[in-house]
Amino acid sequence: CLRSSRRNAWGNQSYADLISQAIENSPEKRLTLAQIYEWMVKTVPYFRDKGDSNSSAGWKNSIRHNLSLHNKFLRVHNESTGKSSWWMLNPEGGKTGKAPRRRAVSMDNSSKLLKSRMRAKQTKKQAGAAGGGALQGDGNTGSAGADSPNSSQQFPKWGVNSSSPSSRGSLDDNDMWTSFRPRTSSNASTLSGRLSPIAPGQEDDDNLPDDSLLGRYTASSLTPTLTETLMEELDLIDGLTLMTGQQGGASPSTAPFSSFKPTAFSNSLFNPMSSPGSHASGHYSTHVPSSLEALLTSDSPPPSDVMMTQVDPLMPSPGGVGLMGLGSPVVGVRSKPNQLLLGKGLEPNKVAPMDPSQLSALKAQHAAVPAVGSHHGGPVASANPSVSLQGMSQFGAPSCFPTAQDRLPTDLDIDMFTENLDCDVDYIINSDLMDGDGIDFNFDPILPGSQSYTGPATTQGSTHSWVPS
DNA sequence: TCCCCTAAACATA
DNA sequence: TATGTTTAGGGGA
Repeated sequence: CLRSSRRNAWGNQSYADLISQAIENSPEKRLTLAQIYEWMVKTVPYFRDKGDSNSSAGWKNSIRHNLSLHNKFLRVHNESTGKSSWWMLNPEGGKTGKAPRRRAVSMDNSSKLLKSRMRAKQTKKQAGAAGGGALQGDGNTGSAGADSPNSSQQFPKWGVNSSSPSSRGSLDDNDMWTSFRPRTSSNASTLSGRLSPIAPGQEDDDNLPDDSLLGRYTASSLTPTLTETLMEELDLIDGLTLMTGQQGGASPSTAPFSSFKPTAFSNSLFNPMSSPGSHASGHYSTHVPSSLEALLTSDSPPPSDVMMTQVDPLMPSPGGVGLMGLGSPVVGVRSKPNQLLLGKGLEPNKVAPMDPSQLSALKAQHAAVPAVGSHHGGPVASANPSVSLQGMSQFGAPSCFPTAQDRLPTDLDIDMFTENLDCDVDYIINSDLMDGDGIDFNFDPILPGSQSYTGPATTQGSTHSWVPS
């Protein structure tokens, strides 16, 4: 529309559009602030001669402002680099700067809520003291921003493209997605040393990035489902060290994470390992969106889901841990449990494999139950939250609780899990979990209601069941 | 009224 | 100092 007349000195694109474009154009779909500046200077004629500190203060300030302001931008902690965070596009589509960034709800309310929250957080921070905002991002930076992963690729939805003259209108749809801002999550990275979706060191590696992204997105997609409440809760639960540990096993880098905050989400999201479809396809770009939406529309997995995603189906022990971790947060378990889990999770191999017969039985049942969430076959399926559930079930089922078997979800490759997880669970439950407050969650693999599990199969079932809400 | 730009105060690392 | 987050004010549609 306005194309003919420029809204801004550099054209009709808003800062948000330019930033989106910069990120999209980056190989990894993520850039640091400095890289964004650089892109601007190199790419946008107007800024070409404004790279110097003197003349750049204003527009750089605007860039930062836009990054923080818009949900469409996710901040991912970039520890590895030791520098500033990675900024990515929110797959979920945050909108471009619209006011209503987050919730579709009435703007007024939503905005107010947001602000109120923000303030609340701040207050806490301040109150807490100088130390810093505990609530927000990891303690680190606060804002959680990043939480989510983002890969730009998906945006097709939101049209992040700068091309659109004004991004304004469109995108609103995504409200759901954006509902929670990654912000908090930004620290997700905290998980491992490397938060960035892409391993810092590896940035070059194409592999991780993409997959990770996918995983993230996926996760993110899931997260949206979380109610704000959950989100908030999560935020509150700073201390949790979720566990991401899971991955740790998988990827060395990720393994330990000392602090993780609300970011838990982000972490999971970003975590390469988590990618659901993991690699199944070179690009998730297409997949993700659809799948995510589908997921969302159909059910939204609770935060737990996200957590779930972290678990790598392939990774036996980690998965178990991951599950535990998930449960804890939701439940309210504090960090402690998680940690414990982590430690214990490490020894997967010990577990005795399930009997073939049992497995077959499980599968049969599984088959009977419609798989909700899982689209893909084996591993991938496991990747889903559902997996986690399964994992849970597995835990219980196998050696510990024979009956549990019946309830196990089908999708998963139970085989994998069962083999690895059996004992651990038991062990964990008995020893560790008991410690946790939240342990209450229904962890019981054996829920009486046979169906309880069915759903599970998909993530949600499980999540819901134990997610406290 | 909404969206965006700009400026600036603050906070944090 | 760089990076982030918020808030506030102004202009255009």
